[in-house]
Amino acid sequence: MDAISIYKCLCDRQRLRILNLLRSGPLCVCLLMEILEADQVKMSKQLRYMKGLGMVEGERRAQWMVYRLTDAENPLLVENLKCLQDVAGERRVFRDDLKRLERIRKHSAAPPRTCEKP
Amino acid sequence: MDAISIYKCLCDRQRLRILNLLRSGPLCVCLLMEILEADQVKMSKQLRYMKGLGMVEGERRAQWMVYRLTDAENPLLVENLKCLQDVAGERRVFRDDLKRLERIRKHSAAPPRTCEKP
DNA sequence: AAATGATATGCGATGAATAGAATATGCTGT
DNA sequence: ACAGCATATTCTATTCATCGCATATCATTT
Repeated sequence: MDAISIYKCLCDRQRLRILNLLRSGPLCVCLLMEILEADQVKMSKQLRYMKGLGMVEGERRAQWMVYRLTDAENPLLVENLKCLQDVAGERRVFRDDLKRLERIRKHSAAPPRTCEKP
Repeated sequence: MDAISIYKCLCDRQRLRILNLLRSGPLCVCLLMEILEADQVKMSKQLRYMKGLGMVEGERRAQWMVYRLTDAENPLLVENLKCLQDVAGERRVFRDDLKRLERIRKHSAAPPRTCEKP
């Protein structure tokens, strides 16, 4: 995972949002899709992309795939992930994403699209 | 200077090398070209690009243009510039660039292509 | 003011990243 | 074995960045 690949990955808004969300714990694809209002294909591709870099890893839970950040060793990545929360120009979006995640988690205690954190 | 623009800028090898070199002080275009073995047009465009982002600024010195890092306030940028030296996969190149800069500075005390640091 | 060296800009061509539709795979419940 | 949802993959179309060439600008020297 060299620097340039990391930067290439980080220069996409949606990927940043995904990483930001994953920082709060593993999440399934459907939840990510819902929060980011993204279509299935795109989300899947983004995750594949980041998986290819070794930034995230996926684990199957029944019919769902749950993604998490890998225990990244790379200091450059670690540093930048830390910065995410108070990143200029995106702070608002990131915070809202997290709020939405909270809301969804509490609200849909039972039914559809619920992916309880493993 | 938002996060994504910064990352977009940093995900180019040549731009990283330029930034790395500029960290050691202002440099003229011809020196940058020489060290990075880059052609004039490309170098000029890269500098313009980074100038557009407010990362570098240029000042005319007679027929030369001397570029320097701006006093970047942006914490994300500052952080990443700091990391540059020991960035995975590029360490070697960066170090060699700096060495070459040293060598050129010492060697060509007088004539051509010398741009003394203002 | 013409010639020369340093740097910048504009534009068409090329290539890389992203988007979108169609389809495939994998798991679950019946 | 089939139906239905969740996720992944493939292929083409489009968009965006980069490249190369030609040319422009600006300062210096003659």
